[in-house]
Amino acid sequence: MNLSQLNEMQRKAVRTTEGPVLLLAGAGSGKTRVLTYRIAYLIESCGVDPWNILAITFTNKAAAEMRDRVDAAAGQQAGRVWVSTFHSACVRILRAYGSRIGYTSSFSIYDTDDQKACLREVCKRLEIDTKKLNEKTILREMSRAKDELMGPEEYAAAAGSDFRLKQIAGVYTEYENQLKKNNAMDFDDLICKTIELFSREPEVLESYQDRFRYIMVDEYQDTNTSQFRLISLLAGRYRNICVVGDDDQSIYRFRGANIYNILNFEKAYPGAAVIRLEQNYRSTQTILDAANAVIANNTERKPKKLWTENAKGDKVHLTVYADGRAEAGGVASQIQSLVRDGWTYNDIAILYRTNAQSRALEERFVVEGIPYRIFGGVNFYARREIKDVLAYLKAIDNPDDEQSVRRIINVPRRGIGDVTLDKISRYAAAGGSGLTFWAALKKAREIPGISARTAGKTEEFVSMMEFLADFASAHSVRDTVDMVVERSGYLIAAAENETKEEVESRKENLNELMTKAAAFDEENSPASLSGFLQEVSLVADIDQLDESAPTIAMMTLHSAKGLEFPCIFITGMEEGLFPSYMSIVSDDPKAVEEERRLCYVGITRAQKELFLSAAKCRMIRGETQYNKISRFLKEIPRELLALDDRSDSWDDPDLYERAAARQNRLAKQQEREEMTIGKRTGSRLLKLYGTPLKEPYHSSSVGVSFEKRLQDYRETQKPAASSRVKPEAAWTSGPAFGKDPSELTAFRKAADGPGYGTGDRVCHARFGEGTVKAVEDTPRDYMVTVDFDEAGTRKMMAGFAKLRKI
DNA sequence: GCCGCCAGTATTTTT
DNA sequence: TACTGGCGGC
Repeated sequence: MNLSQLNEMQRKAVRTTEGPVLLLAGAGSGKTRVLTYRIAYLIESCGVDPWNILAITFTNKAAAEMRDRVDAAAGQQAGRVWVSTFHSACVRILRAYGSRIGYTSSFSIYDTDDQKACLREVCKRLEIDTKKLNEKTILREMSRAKDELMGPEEYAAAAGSDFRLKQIAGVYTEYENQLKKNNAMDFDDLICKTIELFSREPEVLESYQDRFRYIMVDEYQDTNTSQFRLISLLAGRYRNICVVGDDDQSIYRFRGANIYNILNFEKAYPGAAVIRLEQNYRSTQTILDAANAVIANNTERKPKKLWTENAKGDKVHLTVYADGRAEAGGVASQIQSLVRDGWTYNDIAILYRTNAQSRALEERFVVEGIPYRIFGGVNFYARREIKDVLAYLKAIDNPDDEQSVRRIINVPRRGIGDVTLDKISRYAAAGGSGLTFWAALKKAREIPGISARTAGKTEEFVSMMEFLADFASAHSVRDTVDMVVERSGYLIAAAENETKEEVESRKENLNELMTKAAAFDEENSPASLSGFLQEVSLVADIDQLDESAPTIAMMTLHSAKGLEFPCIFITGMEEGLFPSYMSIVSDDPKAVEEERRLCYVGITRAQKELFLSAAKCRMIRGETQYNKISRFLKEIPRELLALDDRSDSWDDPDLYERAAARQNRLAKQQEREEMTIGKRTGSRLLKLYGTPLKEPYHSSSVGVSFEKRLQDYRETQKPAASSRVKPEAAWTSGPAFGKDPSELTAFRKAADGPGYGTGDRVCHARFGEGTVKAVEDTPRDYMVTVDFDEAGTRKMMAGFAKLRKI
């Protein structure tokens, strides 16, 4: 096989196929390329059956990219290589063998919300006061325990006599029981239940060990203990395990990633080959120098130094703004000038520490007409209507899933409230592990304390669900989704209580879900509902990044890992924001190191141009904060930086410090005054640093009040009134609607029919022209069946469809 | 059982 | 600022 396109180290990595290999791949060093070549090399030059190769990534996106590249490099055979994320690999194994540890193949997967809901139930049952023992703490502890492969018994044993820990152990035990009863697993379970399966059923493990003779793991620095264990188990027989990672890019320790997996790989696998990829092909020399300079301040890392043969390139652009609003404006104008220079919008990405920072930028971009897309924030699958409909589907597919049944039993309102649900829940719990919530629900009439009237309602619900389950067993996933929406009356109820826009956006999202269902139907035959739900549960927003869209990309620094763009902006480089307040005040001095790695990840996303910015003050959570510039900026050698002329009074490099000192004196004085009159002083942050900048820079002086000057200043900065468009408007592109009830009248059912009848030709905004096949009279609206010329036959509510007779 | 108000709370989050 | 959950009134 021709490896001439690779450098020496890369070739070595490709050719070292046998035994354990640790590949330390710096940012932009072509690790995906190496992995792809390695797979192709194994197949072509070593005669390995692709069936025997497993490549594990963390994100679906990375898996898809790897899939494409392997397909391209290794030809027809490549399809048989198993390329997958940790979680979807486990789902696949558990679907096949989960019955051995007591799950059916249609087990539900619980996301954080489901987990929380379930936990709340458990706490209620155990009469645990969640004010004293906070839910988040419990979730964090349980997740940590699972990451470390501690079951409830081990956890209880380790708790010893500590009251809180013992309490948590009790909750953990009960939570596990509940999930088991629900035939459900949370994300952590997917990994540990697979391990449990392997240890309980050695022949299952052996069959996989035998299959996966060559295993590769990407982003190894982010694996946690259980993932490491899983991989070790799989590699147990052949020990051909190649892990690829960069300890400098470990940014998920807060979620349990265990950096020692990479730092101690050589101990776990004595004799492992260690290969370093240090040549960077991505960034300019200058950008790389900046990144190296920053990361050099960390102590806990494997020593390495990235180098490049790339051109020196432009200096790193640094701009310091007066406030967050000015920053948004400055970034916008920098983007416009990049576009004038010939870059396209999709060459550009903006990275920030917290999702909340996207707001200010967004508002500005709407005004300036800069097309943008935001990744992260609310995941598509986390949107309410999507979660609701998915809960219907889960409940249909796996009625034992109490969480999903509870979620939708009263959505839309069916007069089955919490009190009834609690009675059922208690009855089920009293009936032992054999009696699930669903089984109890079916017997509601026998439960003491539930009235005949209420029982009638639950029976109606049960029969609806049974109908839907029947329907699902005989129809495609797409049609099932359609039927669920219709039969549940979901949208009809939404239309009554919500604004036009809200309903429109819900409809749009549901259409999107149907598109995804249809795609799933096409790709899988037979397409099972369980399969669809399990796939959908493992999808994150960043997976949908569409590189071809002519928009700038906006995302958190975390989401940017693994991506690259010619032009990168990192905004909000201020102490307290980045590095975050939490990391600064943390008892763990290493917390800032994780932030620094995050900074390193951010900088190394850039290929050609890097723009860094800070604002002297910004609104955070409705409160204006004055922060110092980030220590990370100071770690970049001055000669690599070019101060942008948009900067707010930065003619002298030390000005900021001197100004800060002056402000500090003023602030302290003010603080003393305030203390004497007993007023609350500054935010916690200000106290922490003792250097509050109480006023904007060039406000010279005495006389006019700070507030007044700040206000004047804001007035001059304020863009046209139209900038105050709500961000959502950017998505829906249309005038914003208020909650004026008259706007809902459009949805009220017309008394004399929808204005068209069977056989009429009609036009729909999205689906085009079609012929009306049927008009059905339902209590709230007319249900119209239209055979569209292009889009096929669809059933819709007349009130929403807004069909025009032609 | 439902609805609305108020108070508390707020990093990052591949799955 | 913006969302969520808990609680009290109907």
